[in-house]
Amino acid sequence: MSEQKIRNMEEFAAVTGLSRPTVSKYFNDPDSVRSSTRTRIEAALERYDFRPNIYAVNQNRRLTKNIGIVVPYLADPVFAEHARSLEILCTEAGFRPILLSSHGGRGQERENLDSLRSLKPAGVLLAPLGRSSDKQAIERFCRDVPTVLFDSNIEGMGEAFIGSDNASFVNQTVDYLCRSGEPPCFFEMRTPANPNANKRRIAYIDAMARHGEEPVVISIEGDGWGFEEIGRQGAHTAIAAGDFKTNTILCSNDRLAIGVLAACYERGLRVGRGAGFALRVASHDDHPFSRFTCPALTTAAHNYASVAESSVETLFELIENGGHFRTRPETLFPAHLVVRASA
Amino acid sequence: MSEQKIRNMEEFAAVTGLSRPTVSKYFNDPDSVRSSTRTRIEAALERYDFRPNIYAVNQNRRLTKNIGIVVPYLADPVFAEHARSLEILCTEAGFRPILLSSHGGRGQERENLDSLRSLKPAGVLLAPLGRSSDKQAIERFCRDVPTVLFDSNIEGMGEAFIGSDNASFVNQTVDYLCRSGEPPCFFEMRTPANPNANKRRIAYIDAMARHGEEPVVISIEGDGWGFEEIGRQGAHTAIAAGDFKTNTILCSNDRLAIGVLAACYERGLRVGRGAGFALRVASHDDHPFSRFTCPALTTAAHNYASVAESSVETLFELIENGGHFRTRPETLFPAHLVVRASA
DNA sequence: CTTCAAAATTTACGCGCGTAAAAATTAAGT
DNA sequence: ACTTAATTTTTACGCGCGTAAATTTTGAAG
Repeated sequence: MSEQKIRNMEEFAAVTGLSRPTVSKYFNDPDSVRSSTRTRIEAALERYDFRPNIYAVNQNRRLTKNIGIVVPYLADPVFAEHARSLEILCTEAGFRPILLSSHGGRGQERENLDSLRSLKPAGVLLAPLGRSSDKQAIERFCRDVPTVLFDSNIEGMGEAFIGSDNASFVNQTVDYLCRSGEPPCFFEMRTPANPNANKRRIAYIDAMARHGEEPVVISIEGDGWGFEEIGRQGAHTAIAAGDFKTNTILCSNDRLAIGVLAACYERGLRVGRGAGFALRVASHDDHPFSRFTCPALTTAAHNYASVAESSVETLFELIENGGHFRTRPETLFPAHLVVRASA
Repeated sequence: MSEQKIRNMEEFAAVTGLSRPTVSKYFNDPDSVRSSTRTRIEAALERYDFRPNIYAVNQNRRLTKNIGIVVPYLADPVFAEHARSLEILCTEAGFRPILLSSHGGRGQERENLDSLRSLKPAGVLLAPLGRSSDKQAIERFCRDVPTVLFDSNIEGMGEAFIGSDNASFVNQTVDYLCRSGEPPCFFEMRTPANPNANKRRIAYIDAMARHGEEPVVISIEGDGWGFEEIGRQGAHTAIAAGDFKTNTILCSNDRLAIGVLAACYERGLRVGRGAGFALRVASHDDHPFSRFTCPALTTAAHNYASVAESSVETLFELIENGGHFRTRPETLFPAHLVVRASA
């Protein structure tokens, strides 16, 4: 395999019989050198497996081939899923994804942005924390680095936003629930971390109005990212207090719903549709685990693939465009309803 | 705040009235300069918020302050949890964690290692895929980069291993199940990705022997990382075939158990202990969601915090030690049993 | 006020590569 | 074969910083 250790591009160029800058050109764009040259370089690569020093390369490029991916909480499977799709798409396009989680914390999000800034990324895909984001810090960051927001929108920040159409999510679940049984009560956190939650509440109220039904919103207390536990405790309280005016609960998101299902189970309330069931529970997001809850969760599914593809494509356009768009496009993908056993 | 743009350390040194190398020393170790000097630099930092160019810094350091963290599958909440703890500990110690997921694929794991190698990290925390890892690639990597393996052990690779004591996990669940009801059947994948699974089966057989019970191992088919679905289908098949000789199922890991619970629910089998329940289901790992399954899962919990702390500490020792240990320490943490409603 | 070793600072050089400008090569058309 | 423009390769310089070696400063003891 390797005959001797190649220490740098100079030495590598020597064994190819070419000059270093020619080899450098090859690494920046293999098609920019004559095909005979390319062949010689690639033959040498087989024998010596040399790779240019990343740090030296990036020091001299104004922009690197790095793409930052920032998610608010990586231990949330929804974001793990997003991150996975985005990473793969970036890699396929020849970029190096750099995945950072804000771990639910404002300080960490700021640090992630600072850290990214000094990495001179070609672009950044940012899913902000939302309510607890440091808006000023994000705004400053977006001025310096081409940034596309995804998942949760903050008005005016970044050059574009790609996310899910919350109204579509809620309309589909509300419509389905209304036509298949009692109208739903809406179950949410009072101070949600994520701005999507507010849009979902509003969409719920609208949708109920369209159906001529009285909206019932149960807003529970709770902080942080332990949504399942928050949902569980909130459900216990709400059920005990008789807050649910109908037999149908529509949760703001699946993680809350998972907590609600746990609470129902603990109280001996059977969840499902039809005779013999005490409650129906539905939700939004199609969390990877929602297929396996007991009962399996009826939910409105993100089009994960489309959000990821569109985010990445938009970012590439943005990069080619020099980092700025004339207008700030907002692309929203509709949900598709996944009817399972819970409602 | 900032008066003018500082472009490099030279300019920053100028505004402090010091020479660049002195400032450089400060950034490498603030305590290595006189306190009056330190004060001047820090005062200037307030005004100009300058940060050394990462690429130039790392080009000239033989080793960087980067620490690679490689997990086999980040969308698995168990690894997301591990990654989160490790990242935080690395950051606290002044290192820059670089998180990479192998997405369950041999090729991606290899690429991650290649990519890390060229980042010249001070050290790497590697949780290998296991069975499908490219052993040779890992071995070569470990020769070049100080590496500590965690979670799943590959004999002889890396300078140390930190993980969980599978025997302790299984002993505790088997002991508990045997003394509280019928002895458990063991439910696993026939070709598990992870070497821990094999150790758990062996430990199960040993434990059953100690209790004077006949072991029953149900090994189901399935490939990839969709354990819940594999467990669900496998459970349906096994239940239909009457493979479970007792009313108690011990799953190799929680994700399989989640699938088993789903299958039981779909078949109308009530899971739990005591009268009126058809089956008991227990498992291992204390998956972040196992608290919220219906019923909540009885399981043996990883000591996530200790594994993370020990991994990081071991890696730091390794780094200080110049990248090699005389012997290859293997540190195993015992489980603690978490009894919930499922068994 | 000296002396002198220790600590801090500066000088000087090199790291590995990108890239503009200069030089050489190539290929097409006479 | 000869000119010429397009393409490819080479020359030459700079990026921002680490760091060894040389120099200066510091501060305590005499």
